[in-house]
Order: sequence, then C-alpha cells, then structure tokens
Amino acid sequence: MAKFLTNKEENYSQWYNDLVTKADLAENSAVRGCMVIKPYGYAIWEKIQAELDRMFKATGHVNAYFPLFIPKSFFSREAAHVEGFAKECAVVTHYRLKNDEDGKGVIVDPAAKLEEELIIRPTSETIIWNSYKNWIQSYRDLPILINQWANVVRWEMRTRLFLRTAEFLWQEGHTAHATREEAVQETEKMINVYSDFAENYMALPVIKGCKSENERFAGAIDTYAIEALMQDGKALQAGTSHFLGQNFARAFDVQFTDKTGKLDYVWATSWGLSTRMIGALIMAHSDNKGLVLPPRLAPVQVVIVPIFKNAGQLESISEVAGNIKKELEGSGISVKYDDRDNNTPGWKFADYELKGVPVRIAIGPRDLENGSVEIARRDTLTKETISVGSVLPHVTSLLGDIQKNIYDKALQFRNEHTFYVDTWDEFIKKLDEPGGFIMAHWDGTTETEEKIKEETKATIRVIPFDSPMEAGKCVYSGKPSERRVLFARSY
RNA sequence: CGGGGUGUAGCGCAGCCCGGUUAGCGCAUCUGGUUUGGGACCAGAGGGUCGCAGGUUCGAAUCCUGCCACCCCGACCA
Repeated sequence: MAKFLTNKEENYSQWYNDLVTKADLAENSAVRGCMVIKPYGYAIWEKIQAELDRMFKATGHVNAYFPLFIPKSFFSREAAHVEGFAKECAVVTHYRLKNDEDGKGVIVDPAAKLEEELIIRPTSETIIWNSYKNWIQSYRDLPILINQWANVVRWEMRTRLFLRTAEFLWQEGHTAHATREEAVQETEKMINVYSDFAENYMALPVIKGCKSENERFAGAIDTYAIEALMQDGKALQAGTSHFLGQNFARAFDVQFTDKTGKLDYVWATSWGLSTRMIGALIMAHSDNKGLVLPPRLAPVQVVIVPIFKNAGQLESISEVAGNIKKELEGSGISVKYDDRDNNTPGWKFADYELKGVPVRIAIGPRDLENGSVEIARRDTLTKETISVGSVLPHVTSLLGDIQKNIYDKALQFRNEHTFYVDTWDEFIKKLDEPGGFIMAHWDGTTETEEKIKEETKATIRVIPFDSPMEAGKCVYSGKPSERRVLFARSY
C-alpha cells in the first residue's frame, strides 16, 4: 500500500499539503473540520467541475443557485429528511454582534435573536422544493432539470480531509417530473453519468447499485450509488442519485395539472457529487512518490523541464521548449514550462511527480545536439528519448495510454480485492486480510445488516445492478437469499 | 461524549524520566560563491512569550495542579 495512506510517513504532510490543509483559522471549534483547498487542489476540482458540467448540459440540465440559509420550518416538513440530517446541522440564531461592555472584543447581541432559526444547508431539497412550488402549475412546466454548484455544511463529529469535512463543495441536481417513470429514468440516467465520469475521467472503476433501506438518503424512495475501492481496502461512496418519489412534493405541496386535467403531486429526483472525489483520486491512484493524476483531470498534463548550465543554454532550450509547448497546446494539451533557475532539475522532477503531472519532458544540451527530448510518464515512472519532431503524436497517444493504464491498474486492484464468500468465517477473514469488496448473500433484513455492521464494521455498500439472481443462504443468518450484495468497510 | 497520545522557530522533531551554560537539530528562509541529465554544496545570517495560568524551588521546557488546543481510535456520516 502506498505510504501516504498510513498518514504518518514523513512525506505525507509535505505533498498532501500541496493540495489542501486543515483550515489555518481553526483556533476554535467553530471551523474545526473545515478545509482550505489550496490552488493546486482547487485546480483539480475545477477540472472535475468542467467535465461534469459539460455532461449535465449534454443531458439537458441547467445551472441555478438557491440560498445558503434554510428556515427551520422548511427543513422539518419532510419527516424522514429532518430525522436524517437533524443531528449534523449548523444553526444560525442571531444576526448581529456588538462590542462587549467590558471592552474585550465582541459578543452576540441578544437583541438580535432571530424569530426563526436558519439552518445552513446540509443539502438543498427543502429550499429548492419550496421554490418549485411557485414554479409549477401545469404539466407544461415540467420537467425542471436544475443543477446547483454550492457548498454545504454537515456538522460531522469526526472529519477527514477531503473525504469528510464539515463544509464541502459539491453539485446537487434537483429535478421535477410529471410521471414516476420519467423520474425513475432520470435517477438512472444520472447514476450512469456519474459512473461514466468516474470510469472515463477519474480512471476509477465503480460498482453501480441500489442502497439498502438502511443506507438510503433521508427522504428518498430509492438511492442509487457508485462505490469505488480505495487502496487501503475501504469503500468510498463516490456519487449518489436519489428517486424521491412524491415525498418532497407532498411536503411542499407542489401539485400540477396533468394532460387530463387531474391534479397530482410532482415526482422528484436529486443527485450529488462532491470534493470527496479529490480524496478518491488520492486514495485510489497515488503511490510512494505522490499523486498520480489521470490525464483527463490533470490541471497540468505535460511539464517541460530544461536542463542548463548557463543563460545561453537556457535560451536555446527555451526556443525548442516554446515550440513544443505551442504545438501541444494547439492540440488542447495543457503544458507548463518550468524554467525557474532556483531549483535543480532533480528537484523539479521529484516535485512534479509529487503533484502527479502525467507526462514530463526534459530537454538538455545533449538533446539540443541530438534533436531529441527525454519523455517520462508518471504512472509507470519510465523514461524514453524521442525526436523533437515526434513529440506531438507521441504525447497524444501517451496521455491516452496513461489514462487507460491508471484505470486498468485500479480495476486489477479491485478484482484482486473482491471476494465471493459463502461462510461467515470467510467473510470475517477476507474483510480483515486483505480487505476489500465482499460479495455475499444477505437475507434482506435491516436486522441482519446491523448485526453484521456491529460485529465487523462492514456495511452493505450497494446491491449491485449487475448482481445476478441466484438462490443462496445469508452469510450471517443462513436464511434464504436471492442475490449477492456488496459488503465493505467504508469511509 | 468515552479511550489513548501530543503541544518547543514557518514545517518536522530532540531535550523532560533524573530541574542547573546563552534551549538544540533537520527542512525551509535570507546573503555570497560554486553548481544544475534524479530532491546540489560551502560559508555566513535571521527567526522562540518552550500551548495557557498558577504552584514547588536559589533556579522550571523539565516536577505538581488546573485549563486550552490538536491528532488517533470509537459512537455519527457523503
């Protein structure tokens, strides 16, 4: 397993620090568990945003923005929803401060108490459906296919950078439909968009499936999720798509007149994907030298490092490098030319490996003479020398190779860590060593699910869509089961 | 909120058990020079209320008491 995952190795803090830190301002508990996303980490998020946004628009969605504050009364309209989130909400009770009378700083002005508290959104279903009420009268107003890029706050007891922070960035889609079928279709469509994104952009193989009742989103009829396996054998929920039925329409009284003139409640879906994905990239692909970014999400795809002894040499190299940069950029490849003279080439090599830049080109005096460049790939750490003229076709195909290779590696890892078990003994053994995904029969009861969780900390991640029907016996209770489900310890 | 651990320079740490020079090391920073094909080297410099408050003592980073913060493990969860 990569060193960084142990969290204690000397390099860990150094390179992780390039991406993110715990909030520097965390002098007190108010911002405990929040993160500052540093420029390089944010650049990765911007790539994720750009690709997802493109995919959302291609499937007919538009962006909008709703308020951060949700009146408490909105929040409590849907019973299951409030129960699911109540324990982790930040609540605004006042709107003003004043100078403390003893002259030491400021205090909350008791006169500025809000009549109704405001909840800082942990998710936006309630405030959005409160708006939809006014937007929808007829079937002609449907469907509404809206996405929002936003921050949300969930007051977690324990946080972990990127994977679980008190405040995180995400996108949340909220759609409204005239029929159940259409809403179900939307739910499926979006989980497919997510798995497409995970596999083709993040190079992260995922299992698509349905959550058990126990793990379902608070207020949903059905929750679909994609689950990925991290290098430490734990599962990570990478995206969710919920079929909300008419629950929120009922809670907010959103009815429409259908073609036959009959009144009915609107059907809803919601779906989300967060900055946790950056954590997924780190946990799934990194090695001992640092981050390994899939080319399609790398802020810098190619870095050019000159090797020079004096200004004259640098000038000649810069000319060659400049041409290569222009040529690659002309083909839509992002290139950084690092001609700083305050670090040695060796230092730069190590630094860009730490940052996960997929391709590195080194040009030195030797290359000038031979009309060549040295080209290195991050995923395999191998190097070769090619002619200047062949850089563009070479790099183009190399980026494709790397993207595929990172995915294949992750897939192979997952295959080697997926176990079909039929006995409780085996279940426990495989879960502990080596850990990973366990495909096992389950009797379908919440009771069994919870007992398994209690005894092993493993939960049902999903009931995979492609898990075939096959008669079997529950691995825990021995009662009959009709298909295998995916168990794992998770983040 | 329970169990464990840690607070010493921007970062990482040693020193504490057994109190006693001017609190030290690595990285980073700054200056000058030599370097540059895998994290360069030499010389010099700057940077500290030793988490906070009290106590013991001639003397406290070190011992005692209280408090605070952070980390790890649980309960909670995307």
